[in-house]
Amino acid sequence: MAPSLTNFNHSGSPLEIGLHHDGRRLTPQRQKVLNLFRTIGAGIHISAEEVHQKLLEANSRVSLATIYRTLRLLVEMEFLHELELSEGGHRFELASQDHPDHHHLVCIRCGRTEEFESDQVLVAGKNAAESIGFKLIESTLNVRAVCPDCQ
Amino acid sequence: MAPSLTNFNHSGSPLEIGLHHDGRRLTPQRQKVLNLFRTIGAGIHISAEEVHQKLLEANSRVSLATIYRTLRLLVEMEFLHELELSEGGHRFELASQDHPDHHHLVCIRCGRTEEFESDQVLVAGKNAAESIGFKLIESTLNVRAVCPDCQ
DNA sequence: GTGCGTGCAAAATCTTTGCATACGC
DNA sequence: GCGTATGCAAAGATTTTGCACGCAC
Repeated sequence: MAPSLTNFNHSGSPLEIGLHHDGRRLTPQRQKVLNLFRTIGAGIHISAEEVHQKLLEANSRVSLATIYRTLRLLVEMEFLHELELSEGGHRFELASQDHPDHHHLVCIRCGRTEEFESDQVLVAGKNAAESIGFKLIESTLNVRAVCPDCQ
Repeated sequence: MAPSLTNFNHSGSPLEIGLHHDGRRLTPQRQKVLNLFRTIGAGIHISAEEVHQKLLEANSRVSLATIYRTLRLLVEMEFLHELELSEGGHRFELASQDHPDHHHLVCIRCGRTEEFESDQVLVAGKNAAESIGFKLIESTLNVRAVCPDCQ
């Protein structure tokens, strides 16, 4: 019988192709981590520890060491973005095709975070990059602001 | 005899005023840390450990614990910005008045970093903030790109 | 003098790594 | 079967914290 896998990363997926290109392997753990990010959607950022917890909740036990290794791999392959919002540690989020350049608006008092997109920002970043010969990959604007509740 | 202090943070400085406003104190350690950032200039980002080293080189011994505490304080007071460039740990840079909104262009291969400014980005961030009732403080655009040497 | 800030050292976190085993290719 | 990836546990790095003393106000 044919396998009934429904995950996103099967045969011919960008993940598989990218891995094989470098002699690497498509493992269940790598699929699970990337699928988790795809399930929670673009623009949500979680830490390595949170990835571990969420996989456990989904009955997928992946060691924390493997999660760290996988996160580094996926960032290197540009499937994920690594970012930092002042407190705590590193966070990761899906580098979605639908969401190539999105931005963060963070309230400096309560930490509330909103996401937005802006072609204007995209263009400005691209212009700046090209003016000194850089080739744009992506950009993220972090706006520090005060939200209505905290004003 | 009159004191011949030449540091930036003496009597009536923004640092002193900000501290006193909250019942906090202007200490030599806090002055040294902020002066270090002012000496190296805006747009240069260094880690807590680097702050420690540079102060030692300048014959100013400040404990690492105090540096961590002071960095958090200065970020909270908005004298410094905290940022992250994928590898390693947190970095800090001066939040200069001359340089209210400046941006980073980082080569994802060699790590080379360039700075730039853009009114276009400023306006876009401001618009986005105001559209949901946030009051803009400042914004930083991080552009991931590939520099000419690495292409 | 009062009480915040510092230094020290220990603790708590967070992240990486060595090694034997498991498994994708 | 070969060689990469995993899991575990220990090591390493980074950041925070408790406490006694010192100093800014």
